[in-house]
This record gives sequence, C-alpha cells and structure tokens, in this order.
Amino acid sequence: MVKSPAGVPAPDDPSGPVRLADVARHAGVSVSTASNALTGNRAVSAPLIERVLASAAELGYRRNELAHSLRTGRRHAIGLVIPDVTNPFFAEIVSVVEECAHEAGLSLTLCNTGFDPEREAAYLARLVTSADGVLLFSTAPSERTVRPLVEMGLPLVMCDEPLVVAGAGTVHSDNAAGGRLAAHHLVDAGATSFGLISGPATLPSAGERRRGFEQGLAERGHRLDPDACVAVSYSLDGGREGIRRLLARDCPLDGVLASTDMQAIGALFEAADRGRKVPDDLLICGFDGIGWSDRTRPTLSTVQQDIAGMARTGFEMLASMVAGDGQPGVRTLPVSLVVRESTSRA
Amino acid sequence: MVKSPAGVPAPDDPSGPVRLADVARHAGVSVSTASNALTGNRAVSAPLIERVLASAAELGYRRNELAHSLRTGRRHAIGLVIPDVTNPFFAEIVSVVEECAHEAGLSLTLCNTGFDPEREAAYLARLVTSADGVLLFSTAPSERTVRPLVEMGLPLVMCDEPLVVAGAGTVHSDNAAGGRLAAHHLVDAGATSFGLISGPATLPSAGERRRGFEQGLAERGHRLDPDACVAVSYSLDGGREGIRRLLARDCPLDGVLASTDMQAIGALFEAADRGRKVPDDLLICGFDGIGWSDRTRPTLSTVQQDIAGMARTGFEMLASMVAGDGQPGVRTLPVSLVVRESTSRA
DNA sequence: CTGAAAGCGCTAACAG
DNA sequence: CTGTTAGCGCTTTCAG
Repeated sequence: MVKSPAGVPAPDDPSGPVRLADVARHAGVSVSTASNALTGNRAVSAPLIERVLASAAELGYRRNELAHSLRTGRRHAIGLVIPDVTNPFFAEIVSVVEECAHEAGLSLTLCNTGFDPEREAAYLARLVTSADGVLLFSTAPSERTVRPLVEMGLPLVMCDEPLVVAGAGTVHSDNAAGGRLAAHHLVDAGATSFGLISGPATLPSAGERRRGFEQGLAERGHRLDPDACVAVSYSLDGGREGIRRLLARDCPLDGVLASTDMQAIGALFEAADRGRKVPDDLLICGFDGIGWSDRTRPTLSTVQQDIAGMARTGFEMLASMVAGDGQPGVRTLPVSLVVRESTSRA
Repeated sequence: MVKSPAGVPAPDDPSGPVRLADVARHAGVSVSTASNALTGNRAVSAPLIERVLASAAELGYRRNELAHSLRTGRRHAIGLVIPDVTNPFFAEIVSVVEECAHEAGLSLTLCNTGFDPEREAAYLARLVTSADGVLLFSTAPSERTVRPLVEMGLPLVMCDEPLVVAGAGTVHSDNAAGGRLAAHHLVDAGATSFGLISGPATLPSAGERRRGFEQGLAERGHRLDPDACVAVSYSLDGGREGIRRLLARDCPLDGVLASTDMQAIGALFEAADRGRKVPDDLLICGFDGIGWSDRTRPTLSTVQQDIAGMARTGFEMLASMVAGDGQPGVRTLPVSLVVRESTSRA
C-alpha cells in the first residue's frame, strides 16, 4: 500500500510508521536499550540516552500504543459510559473527565447508551478488554449487571447513582439532602400545594430525591399527595409531560420540584405554554445546577450538585483502583440550593 | 493479583481472562481453527464451529481487542477531535458520530482540545498510532498541521471548516450561502444598520460567513461598515462581548448576525441586560441551528446547518477512507434559514 | 550498564 | 478442511 514515489527521499516511508527497531538501528544500540532509554524504565548511560532521543526525534518515532499495551497490560484508556452527551449535565461530566484523563496521559473512550440498558451492557462487555477502568453513569443501575464486571477484574466506579457494589467505587450526590433543601425552600417561598416531577423507577437517585422531598415537606407540616408525584424521563420532554400530568389532576398546585434541571426547563416551557406564570402562579425548582439553569427566562432555582467534583472524584477513585491502591469506597457529595427567579416572587 | 479462594470452582479465574487458547483446548481443536470458527475468516466445518462457539460461550471468552488490533492493524477505534463538548453544537456532533461508530462496531476516542492548538496537535499525534482514522473539528485548521498526519497514512476528515488538504476529506456547510441568507432576511425583516459578530480570524468558516453576509447586504443595497464587524470567540461570552462592542460604537444598529448560535444567545442576553428589546429595537440572527436556539426567549432565528448530516457524512467519508475506497472528496452541505422570534416584529 | 531472546494474545501464511 | 508456525511492536527477564 505504502508507495514512495521514486526520487523522493521519504525519511520514514519504507515500512510505514517508524518502529522502535528503526530508532535502535539508527542510534546504533539494541532495541532493549532504546526502549529503556525512552521509557526510563531502567538505567541507561547519559550519552546513549542522548543518541536514542536524538534518533527518535529525527525519525519522528511514536511508540505504538497497541504493542505497548499488549505487552504491559495497561490500556492507557478509560471508558466513560453515559446515557446522553446532548444533555448538558453529561456534557459537563464528559468535559471534566476528559480533562482528568488527558492530564493522566489516558485517552477517553466515550460510550453513549441512549438510555438503552442492553447497549450499556454491550459497551461494558467491550470495555473489559479495551479499557483500564470504567466510569459508569448507568441508565439502569443494578448489582446484577455490575458485579460480573467487577469480578472479571474491571476497575469500575458507579457514578451519580447511589448503588454500592462490593469491589466497585461509588460517588453520588446527597440526593435526599437536596430533596429536603428544595422542600424547605418551596415552603418558605410561599408554596402550599406541591408536586414532584420524578424520574424512572429504576433509578435509586430518583427515589432518594423523592424521599428527601417528602421528608422536607413533612418537617414543615406539609405532605406530598402520592398522585402529585409523576415519574417521567430525566429529559426536557419528560419535564413537559410531568407538569402536564400534574396540572391535569385539577388539584391546586403552586410548588414543583423537578428531579433534574432539564425536566425543570421543560416544565418551565410547558407551564408558559399553558398560561401559568412562573414564579407568580407557580414555583418551579430544578435539580443539578447545569449551566443552562442560569440561561432560561425566568432563571431557574435549583439544587446545585458538584458536577465537576463528581467527575473528578470518580476519576480519582478509578485511577487509584487501577493503580491497585486499596479498596474503593463510597463518596457522597454535598449539594446546595441556588435561588433564582423561578422561585422568587416580587 | 488474581487469587481464587480455594474450594471455589472459578471457571476462568486461573490466569485472569480467558484466552483463545483456552477455548481451543476446551473445544479440542487448534487455536487457528478456533480463531477461524469465531471470526468466520476461513471455512470451518459446521460441527466444529458449534463446539467452538459453545466452549467460548461457556468459558465467557471475549477476544482481546489489543492483540487482535496489533495483529491485523485495525484499531477498531476512531478519534473525534473537538474544541468543547460543552457547546451544544459539538455535543450534537459527538452524539451522532458515536452512534455511527457504534453501528460500525468501532469505539470512539473523544478528544476535547479546549480551543488549544497545541493540545489539538498532541491529540492528533497520539491518534496516529491508536485510531483507524480521525474526524477533526479543528480550532486552528491549517495545511501545515494536517498534512504530516495524512502523509503518515492517517485517514482524516476535516470537518466544519472548509480547508482542503490533499489526501484528506473535507465536509463543511455552505457558509457563504448562510451569510447571504441571513443578510437578505435581516433586510427583509426591516433592519437598516447592520453588525456582524464574527469569529476568530484563524477560522476559514468565519471568513466565509462574513463574505456571504457582506455580499448578501450588497445585493440588497446595503453595506457592512468594517468596524461593524467584531471578531470574538465562538461562545456565549464571545457573543456578549461582541454585542457590547457593537453597541459601544455609538452608531445605529438594528440588525445583527452572529456567526454562531452560542454567540447569538450571548448577544440576546447582553442586549436584554442593556435594555435593548429584541426583536423590537434590534434583530438578532444566529448560525448553527442547535437545539437550544429554540429554547431561548425570544426564540432565535438562525441559519440552520445540517449538524447530523455533517457528522454522518464525515463518518462515512472516514469509513471509506479506512476501507481504502478511492480518494476522499469535499462535501459542501446546504444550509437553510429558520425564522423565529428574534427577527420577527409584530 | 548493555544485548539477545522470550513472549503479551491474536491472525495469516504455510503445510498437511 | 485442520494444525503448526511465524510474527504484529513492544517490554522485560536473563545472561554477559
């Protein structure tokens, strides 16, 4: 395939990419010395190290990652499994994880499941042999699905969802505290009849946020009517549907917590389309604290998660698991309330 | 490291993951037969194929991608280099490319440059040995930077930016046509003094959009004052800064094209902060057609690019380059105007 | 400190 | 149709 037109020097064209052997020959040393000189893995005399470096530079040598990996067992790559990059929450996660991976000299294999559990499983199976470890933002977290992977020796950190699996790490926000915070705030802001736009029943986080919300309301002498809690997808359209169902009940409703900012934004739009004024007629609070929560009109009050912190903590746990440092743990990240226009009446 | 507690069967624990040799032994055939049975690469008798498949399933065999790649030269991965996942335009691109890669059985190595040309170069250098090909959304596209990679035999498609490099593919939108469309529309919508929020001078796309805009205005008997064109970054904050500078000139201004939806959204916010009513006092048109352009208030009129089409076309070009089918070409994608509230006066 | 040689797990010639 | 053998490019014993 590689054909170097006659007459052209073509420094490295012959057998395609430059191999370590080429560098060694050019430097007049053995392959192993060349290897050691480049990796610094074992001591090599200064003059030789110079020569090898020079030759490598001159020939434009780049180590073949594949061969290196096959030999050492280190893949120099981690997998990041998420449901949807298009959701700003995950986009922010990806951004931070990618940054961490880059700093650590690793590359990032991105797996977008589109909320399909089978696809998620397929990705994970593949990552077992192609990544050093996995950061999993699961769409259907379950012990059954994760355990086999861990037993196969795949370092794995369960992110965002409070599922604890032996041998795997877990990092998640304090969802219940967030739910309580939102409840207290909605009450304090003047709401008296509440609704909750919740998430898929398969997600533990949705349950925790709900429990926290119920408890918070109870602490203020209110309660959440069971049918004032609707389970919809963690998306903008889910939020639209959620508020629609809440409003369709034909009960009073003036304080709503959405389990996700995207849901809250959807709720904001749908409420506007139906002539409900936010915050005058209806208070809406989100959960996540994505950048866009500050770019809606009205701006969105929300329970702020430490998104970058989750990504960074997850990465660090994974890195230390890959390095073999001790047993992974469970980290719960604090949340805080950010009050903006959607819950602030004049 | 792998210690199987005495007494536990541990089907595959011994030497870690199951290798092809294990499957072959278990099925009572040679490694090559096992290989051929699994890959279907060369004919194997039906009964043997059965036995091998059964053994593989029983032992839970998964082919080692690394070894496979080292041997075949196919990496089963493509690289996607973008400036910022957090920007919805790129998030949409990532989403589609990931989908295409998945369908083709490839994994996606995501590289986020953060608009840093050096980082971009470093990623590309690494991808040469670890990916089958690269889709490049460059932050500083230049022949000098891309050519060496192509010469090293890296299949590469230049996306979004109209830079043509021999041996590389190119896919980009018809930026000039988009600029013209926007100009005509702003004139027709009643604007008389124009401004352009442009992008970094290093980006050919910015230049083309500008030229199209100028030409479109000229065709309607207007012109763009040279200092009514400000070059800022392709981001929300860039847009804020852009409109600020445009307004600071203290000249009339009632029709603005932003070269990017994110800029346009920033401009929308900044204009509102400064008491300029859109669309009553000022018409603003964006460029890209990201999902969020429909989620601002007012909603954003914009020049719609075929974002998914760009991603898909880029992927297909890359796939055929990897497969060795002929020479790559240049594809220019059509754009269209989407009129929404930000340019629609009552 | 340096070199020769043995593989990592897999596929692709080569023989049978 | 099946088995044996030789590597892909690299690191890492093992001798010198």
